[in-house]
Amino acid sequence: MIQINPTSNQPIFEQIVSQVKMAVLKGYLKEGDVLPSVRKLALQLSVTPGTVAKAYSELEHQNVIVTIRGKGAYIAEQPDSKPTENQLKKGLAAFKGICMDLIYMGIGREELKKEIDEIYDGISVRKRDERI
Amino acid sequence: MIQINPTSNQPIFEQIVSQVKMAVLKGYLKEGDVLPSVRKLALQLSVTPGTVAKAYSELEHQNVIVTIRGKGAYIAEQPDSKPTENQLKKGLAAFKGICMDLIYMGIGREELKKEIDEIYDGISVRKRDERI
Amino acid sequence: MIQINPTSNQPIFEQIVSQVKMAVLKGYLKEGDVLPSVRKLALQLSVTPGTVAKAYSELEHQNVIVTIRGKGAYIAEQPDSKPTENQLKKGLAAFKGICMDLIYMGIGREELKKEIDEIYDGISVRKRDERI
Amino acid sequence: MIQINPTSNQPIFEQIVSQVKMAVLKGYLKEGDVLPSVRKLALQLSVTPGTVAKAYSELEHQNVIVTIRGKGAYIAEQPDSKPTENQLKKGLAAFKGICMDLIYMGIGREELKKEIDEIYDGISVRKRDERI
DNA sequence: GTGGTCTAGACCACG
DNA sequence: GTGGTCTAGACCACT
Repeated sequence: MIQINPTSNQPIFEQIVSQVKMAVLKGYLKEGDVLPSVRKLALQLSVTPGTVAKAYSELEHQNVIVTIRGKGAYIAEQPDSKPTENQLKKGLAAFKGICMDLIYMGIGREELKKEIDEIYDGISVRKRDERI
Repeated sequence: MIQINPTSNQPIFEQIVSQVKMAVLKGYLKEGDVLPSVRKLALQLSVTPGTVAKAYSELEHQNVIVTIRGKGAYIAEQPDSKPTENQLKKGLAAFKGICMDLIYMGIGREELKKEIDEIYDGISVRKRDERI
Repeated sequence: MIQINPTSNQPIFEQIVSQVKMAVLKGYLKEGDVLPSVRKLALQLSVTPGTVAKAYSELEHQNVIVTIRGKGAYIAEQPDSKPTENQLKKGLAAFKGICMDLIYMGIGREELKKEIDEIYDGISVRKRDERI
Repeated sequence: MIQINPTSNQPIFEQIVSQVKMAVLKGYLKEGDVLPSVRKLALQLSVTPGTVAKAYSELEHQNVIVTIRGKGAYIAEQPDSKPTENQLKKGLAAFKGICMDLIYMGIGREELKKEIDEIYDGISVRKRDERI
């Protein structure tokens, strides 16, 4: 299910992290579901096990999964996420940055909003859709 | 009035690139305006000239500025940029990625759109706002 | 088999860029082939790694190679390149300039054309030979 | 008559050199014709006198003009040019390089030859057109 | 191991 | 004065 692009400037382990989180958001993975083993996923993606391990470690750090020694990695109970003030700030800064770049390339306001709609429409979540 | 954050994970030279592009978009810098010299900006930001030079070089690659040996760097005539298919694809992929992350942190659809509006409203440029 | 001439007025990093592009045109390097690592090539050419890195970076800008962090640099899929209007104009201007110089030295029209034939005949690529 | 492009990567003084040589080749300037004074040309081109002086110095070095102290610069008697073996080699190398670049951009063999024809057709010279 | 970034210097060509 | 190139190192993140 997971697909990576080794030529992206985004690190591979981050791509894995993103895709797992996306799968959760889209409802493909639910609490308690088991992830493929590090070795299996590494083989499947043609990357070294270390890379996958790093991704899983990061996912555990972000409370997306829990790993149980000798058993595997499972989707964790999804907390009503409490983004660190800091994380959110960094995230928004990055968001603004990439937006600026896209605008500089000539992308229009509505075009950008359409992208956002598409992303949200692909999500099945019980994540609060509004927060204001 | 460029400011950098040396502790950011974003490379310094990219921060400079972003800020110059932003300044152009916001109308603070117009065609023909001269940028501070490599050495002066380096001193001001407390980085080595090489770092600033790299940023300027990247800006020239992106047709944001033109540099004239022995004279300085100037804001270029802004072409009605024709982003490479490739660049645009990468840009949108990055956009989706960061959006996913923000959504995972709990950011709402309207909140994200509001951010976009704010960004666009801060821009003074006759960049085409619509393109569909 | 890259060779540089440190006494040339052409920058070293540009010599590397040219030679890699030439190798691709001649078919010595094909899509997916791996380039020597920055450090190895630097050692081999007796230059600093930074110089080679700059060359590779430029090659990536020109879509000749793709670099994968932590892995290496590979010959990219060669797009049926669509040179920027700008690039092409600059290129042709440079071409005219050097031609003028050669003519001033006494080179004949047919001699110049013979050179071009020789260059093209040394190329193995399915680059479109005609375009008018 | 002379026009320069300050944003070119070709140094301005070289542009002047090239254009004077071109004017000679095209017959616009003949043996004995006087060139504008350094100051006058500098003013006309909006460059510093030093730049023009450097160009004239280079032109004298190449036996294109002779400068007479207190009188001015004149087109020299055009010798049946004896290009240094070295100069010619460098020139041809540069030629090949720029050709490679153009080919890499997708320029066709005939297109290139057409360019050469156009250049030669613009020339009025009694320079030997063949030399083989 | 890989490439990417950065420092602290140097020298050069250009204007 | 300007930018461009290069050296000789260092540290970092990624695979």
